[in-house]
Amino acid sequence: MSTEPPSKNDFIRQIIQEDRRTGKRHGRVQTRFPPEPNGFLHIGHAKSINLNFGLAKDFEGRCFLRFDDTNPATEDELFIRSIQEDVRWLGFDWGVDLRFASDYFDAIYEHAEGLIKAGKAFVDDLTSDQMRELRGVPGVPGKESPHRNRSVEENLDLFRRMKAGEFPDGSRTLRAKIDMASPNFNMRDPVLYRIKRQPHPKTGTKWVIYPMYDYAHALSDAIEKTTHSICTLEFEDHRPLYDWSIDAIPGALGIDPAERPNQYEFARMEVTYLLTSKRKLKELVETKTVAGWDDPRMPTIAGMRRRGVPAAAFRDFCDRTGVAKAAQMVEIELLDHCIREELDRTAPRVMVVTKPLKVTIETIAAGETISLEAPFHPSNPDMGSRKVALSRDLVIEETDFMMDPPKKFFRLGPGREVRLRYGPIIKCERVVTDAGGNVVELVCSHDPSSMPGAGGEPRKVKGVIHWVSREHGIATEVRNYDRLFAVPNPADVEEGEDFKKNLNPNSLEVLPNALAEASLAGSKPGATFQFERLGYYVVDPDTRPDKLVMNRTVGLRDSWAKEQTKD
RNA sequence: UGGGGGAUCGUCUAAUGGCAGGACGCAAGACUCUGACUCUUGCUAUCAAGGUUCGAAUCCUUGUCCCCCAGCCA
Repeated sequence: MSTEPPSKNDFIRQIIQEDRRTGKRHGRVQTRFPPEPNGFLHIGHAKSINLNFGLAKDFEGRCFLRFDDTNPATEDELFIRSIQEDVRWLGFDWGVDLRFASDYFDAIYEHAEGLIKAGKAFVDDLTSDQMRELRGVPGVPGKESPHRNRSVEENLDLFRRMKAGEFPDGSRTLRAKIDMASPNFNMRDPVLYRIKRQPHPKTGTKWVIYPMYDYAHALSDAIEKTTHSICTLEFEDHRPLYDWSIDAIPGALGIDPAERPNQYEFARMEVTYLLTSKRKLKELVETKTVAGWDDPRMPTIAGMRRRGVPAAAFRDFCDRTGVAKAAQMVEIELLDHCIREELDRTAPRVMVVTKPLKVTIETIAAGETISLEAPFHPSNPDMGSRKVALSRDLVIEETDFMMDPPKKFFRLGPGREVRLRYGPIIKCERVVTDAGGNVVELVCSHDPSSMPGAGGEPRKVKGVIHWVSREHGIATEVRNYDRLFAVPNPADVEEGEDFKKNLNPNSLEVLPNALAEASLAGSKPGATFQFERLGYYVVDPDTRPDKLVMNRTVGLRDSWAKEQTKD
């Protein structure tokens, strides 16, 4: 990378530095990435992954991948697999530290009994509606449940019978006994356990009661000996409950007060033109607006991977946007920049004509093939080179010819000259049109002395265009992807309006008749290239032996396009 | 109208009482067998008003605006 990455000194790192300076937890740093396995990971999760695993790396600690699988109603094995794949693909390794909150269900249950014995939790018979009623509203204290003062014995008996499956779903809960008058709703006797007869991906039918997030998450952190528990801003209000859960029974679960975790919150990252709402992404998939969770237009890790975004670009983007507490709405242009910067370094250059226009070089004999040497990268000779075949019969990009070009158009027009990339200068002698007046073929001559290595007088022409020999090229389908949404903030709609009205109708352009140079034959899905003068592309898994399928990751910057919009 | 957070170029971020800096973006130019890359130059900011101080983005006071919270979701 040409520029030095900014040295990271965000507020979380400052806290850790301070903890180490004071010898807190013997300087140990342990984090975790705690996804719920109920959907695909998206770019917002990438930020958290990059932070948590990055911290572990920078401070020589550990980072656990822990699934917070406390709600089997929405969770699925499919997501457990895809999430692991995505984290690994992003370049992070949890080593032996793969965990599930469900690994701790026994310990959490025991802890809950401990809470009851300490008089800090009770079994409630209220329905959720009744509970909401008593919870109160902002500025008004809630009211205590009529069951709040049951005896320890009765609570213990009821809780054990909840576990044994004696009561129907939703009929009873275990609640913490904290403070119904707290201005913080999370502290108004929050529910700790609910009854839910739902097979669990990991524990099957062993449990009919499941712990709630706040409780299970805090205990899981403490059990794993997490040091810095990092989450997003909306959990700031939950921190008192996090602390309460860990501290309610001193010494429980072997937790050393000097080693207990602390929660820190940072701002979520939103990106313009993208959505990170799980619900909305799911809707796009279910309404078949996109082809699936890994549609290249999706802001999911899987989608962007299929789009051809390199993992290194993702990490760079997360680093560059930083970690702070003010809401982030990052411009997608920065992501595009990170992608281009990475791909400029790493992607081999090739020539592909996406919208072919037939060109005949009448000064080359039919059947003659001229082999030209073309480096794979303009500034990195280590990437080597390949031969490209030039012949009489070519295609060029439709947009590289204009019948009546404006002054600043450097490409082909009647009587104009242009250089074929890595090849000779050609001149457009005649234009062939069909009955409808459409340009169907260009007849050109070439200047043999302008051939690379021909030793002729060096001639300069302003325009250089890419091309492919028709007989040597291979059939290719090009999928030009663009932004899925047409507006910077697609989630921002009037009450009652559908966010899908913000979709970009031109987010996918399929070009089935593209022609790629022969060197692309046999390319494997995931391989990235720069199509010269066009953009960065990746081989799609839909590729078949007789047809290459290429997805556009991002276009090259295009100052000609900008010039055109000036008028 | 309760509680919890947050406000620095258009966007993201730095500064930790001592020159408001960087990146993206945008503009102009140079270079170029990619109208790419690269390079040069330029553009624009401390929410407001008071106060403390030799000196304030930073400390204090009072406002303003924005975000989150009333799931048996996470």
